[in-house]
Amino acid sequence: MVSGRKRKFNEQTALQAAMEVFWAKGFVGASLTDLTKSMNINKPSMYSAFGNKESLFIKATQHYIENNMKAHLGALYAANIPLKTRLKNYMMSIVGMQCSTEQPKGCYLVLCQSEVAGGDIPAEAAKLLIKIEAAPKTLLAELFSTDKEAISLGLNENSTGNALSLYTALKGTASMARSKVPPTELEFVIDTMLTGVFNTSKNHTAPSPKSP
Amino acid sequence: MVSGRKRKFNEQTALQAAMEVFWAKGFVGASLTDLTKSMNINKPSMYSAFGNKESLFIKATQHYIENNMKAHLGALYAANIPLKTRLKNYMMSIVGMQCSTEQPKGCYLVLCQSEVAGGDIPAEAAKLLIKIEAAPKTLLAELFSTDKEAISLGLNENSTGNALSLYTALKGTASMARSKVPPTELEFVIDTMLTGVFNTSKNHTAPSPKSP
DNA sequence: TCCATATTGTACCAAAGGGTATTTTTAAGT
DNA sequence: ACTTAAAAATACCCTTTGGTACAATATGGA
Repeated sequence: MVSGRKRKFNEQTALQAAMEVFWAKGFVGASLTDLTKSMNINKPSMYSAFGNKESLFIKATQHYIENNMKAHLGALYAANIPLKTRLKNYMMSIVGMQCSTEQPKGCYLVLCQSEVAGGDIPAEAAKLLIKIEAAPKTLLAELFSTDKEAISLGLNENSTGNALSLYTALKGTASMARSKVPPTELEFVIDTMLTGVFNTSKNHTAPSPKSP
Repeated sequence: MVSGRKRKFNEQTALQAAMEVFWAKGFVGASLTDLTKSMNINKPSMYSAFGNKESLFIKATQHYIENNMKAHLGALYAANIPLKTRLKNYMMSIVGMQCSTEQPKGCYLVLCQSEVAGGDIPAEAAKLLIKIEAAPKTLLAELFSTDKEAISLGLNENSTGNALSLYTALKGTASMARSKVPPTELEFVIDTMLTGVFNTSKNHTAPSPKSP
């Protein structure tokens, strides 16, 4: 270490602030003025610390994954809890975040993912967003195809379909949360989708009683 | 009529073009250059014909409602078709639009609605977007509470909840469609949600057999 | 203490943003 | 043919955008 002036801001705190701006306004909508004002630093500081708008966005997005997505996963693998309950806990944990008053409403990814199609998101950032999109889907699909209870219920027969259903529901609730629909109402939606998943698969799987 | 030069462009065609730009890029992301280029007119023409960016957006949004939303409604009220089928037809009609290759993927409203929370959408436009958001929900809720079959199935017991479930599913599919998930996969999601709605309500309604 | 170095703060840049003033066309009415 | 008026084209306005140069300010090491 060869000396130099000390940094006045905390990198993680600044990243958190940047994340919330992107969350609220999207990549395109978030201006450097918006960002640096929230981060409480000035432009040169931000450029020297994070590179540029795109790499700040990438770091903010990774920060989001680490601090806002991973926490929910525990619920999925809790021991001695029925699958349906685990899924419900997982989903409601996410819905809780979507509806939190501590942060922008909805899901960080919904707005930014939408922007990708518009073509105004730089290549690297777009690639990351697409990669992230896939993660929960494959995760849920894996759960459906490996979990003992899922298998015994036949939910593994269409694990990707079931995963997609749940993930789609979460995307929907994110959208609704942004429009200020309260979590109590969204809980009903989640319940309904879960009922659908568990019933559909039952029908689907049940070997049609060999009619004589 | 007091003469003057003839308009070279068709207002509806131009509006359609503008709509597609807003659809793809959102209100904030769509620049006047993007818009006028797609509309194939120049800025002064656009300003004299439509006012400004905001009122162009409002007109484009109304154009969207007229041309892209109303068409689906027919399926809901078709005679001699079971409720579940009507709902499925309605929803798949919308999913078809969301996945169409003729237009931007997803739903016009999902991106723009998301932008409202960011605070960069002018007041009038925001008000319209919020108003539009409510429409399909109340429409479905009304259907659930008045349709004969819905009543006999007990779906009227929680008509707003059921409406919200379906609407949320459609918001979700819009999001997924934007990420290029094909309609065949989304059909499964819709089926699952419908199964959920019809089963949840059944359980919900069935007066628990008076245990002695 | 003085130097090297890293971070701040201010001022600035070129490009793109939404929006207009002005001129040039084109058409209808007389 | 000539006027009138509406649309189109060009050029321009100011503000904001993402991004930097440069001077001012701290800090640790020698």
